[in-house]
Amino acid sequence: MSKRAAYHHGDLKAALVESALALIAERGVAALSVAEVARRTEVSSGAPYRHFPSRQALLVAAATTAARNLTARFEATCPWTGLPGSDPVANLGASAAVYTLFTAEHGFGLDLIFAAELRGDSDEDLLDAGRAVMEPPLQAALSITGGDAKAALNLVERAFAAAHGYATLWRSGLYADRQATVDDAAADAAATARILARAIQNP
Amino acid sequence: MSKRAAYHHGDLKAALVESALALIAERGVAALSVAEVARRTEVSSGAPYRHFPSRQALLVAAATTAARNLTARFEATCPWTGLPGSDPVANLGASAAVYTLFTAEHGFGLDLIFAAELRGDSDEDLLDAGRAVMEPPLQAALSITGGDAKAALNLVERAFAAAHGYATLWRSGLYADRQATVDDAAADAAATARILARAIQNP
DNA sequence: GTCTATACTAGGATAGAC
DNA sequence: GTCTATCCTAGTATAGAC
Repeated sequence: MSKRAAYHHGDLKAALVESALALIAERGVAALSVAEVARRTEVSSGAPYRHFPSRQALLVAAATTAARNLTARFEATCPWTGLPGSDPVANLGASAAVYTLFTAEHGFGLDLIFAAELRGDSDEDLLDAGRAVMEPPLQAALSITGGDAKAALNLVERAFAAAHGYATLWRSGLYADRQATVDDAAADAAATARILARAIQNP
Repeated sequence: MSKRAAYHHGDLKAALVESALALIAERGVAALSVAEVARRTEVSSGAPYRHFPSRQALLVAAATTAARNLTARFEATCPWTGLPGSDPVANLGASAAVYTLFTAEHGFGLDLIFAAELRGDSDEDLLDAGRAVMEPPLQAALSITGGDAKAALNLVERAFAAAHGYATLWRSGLYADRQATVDDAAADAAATARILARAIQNP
């Protein structure tokens, strides 16, 4: 029996999201096409529309899944922030490294998760995932600023702007001359985050 | 006489590049299309191909023009780096702010100017423009590191990764909740650059 | 040097068969 | 719930008229 005839998905919807994430990782958000996703999932070009009404809806689903993965990675990275003996500066640095790796590999990060165009649909799942995602690094930042919420938000913004920049510039090939790997970019992002954190502690 | 019949460009090529930059600024690099550029320049869809053999060539020309503009803006921002009495930390901060403004407004920055896909064509103009663009901030960084070239490159990378991140995250609408303007993002980028510079001076 | 016209490709989305 | 077939839109690029 042929490949396609054999294809009985228990969960085509999830498989489509996986293919979409892989396609975005390879070619970027702009290159996401429902037709190509269908091809990679080995279903017909019309099949995805039974699960997603539009390309946009598929993109929202992919961003939501990715946001949840990112949250999980953050939680795994700094699970003990706030407990005595933990090092919040190290945790924030580790979060920045995680974010750079995530964004460089996925081809998107907070830019898509919080993109106005996607959130405008009042998509509750993505809104919830977006709300949750920055909690772990914010907790680390709050430890660093001694509970000052405004300063903590500022620190997180700084650290993650830098981490986002490293990821996107690495992805564009800017550091390719130096044969820098994505891990080098992540290490640089972590070092930058630690410098920024220490500057807040000792103004 | 009709609009189009009246259109006699002294320099259609330059006008096409201008339209391309405006289109990218509005809708992003991915949305650049020769057809739309022709429409905006009020020429036929075939006309651009007399000046650019492909969409890619038009993109290279736009990136080259933008790179030269950015260099000029850098030079205007910190013209006195190295002279006695100048403040290289302030100059680096100002460069970061300029870069954030430039990138947020144009929809691209170093990512496109140094993009491997565009430079692969051995396009000499773009290569030259790319080589020149980072010179002013590098001079400021060299003043800060006391002539240590490696540390200066590192500092510039850090400062501009952060500036790039602020620009792209601002462009994605991430800070829209807070009603932050692009000038706020640029000010944040400058502050971050100054913190990173001071951390190098007092390790 | 620009215009019109056209060949070709690709994707978004829908309808109806099974 | 998936497939096939189709419509429509949009873009890249070329050819030949003027």
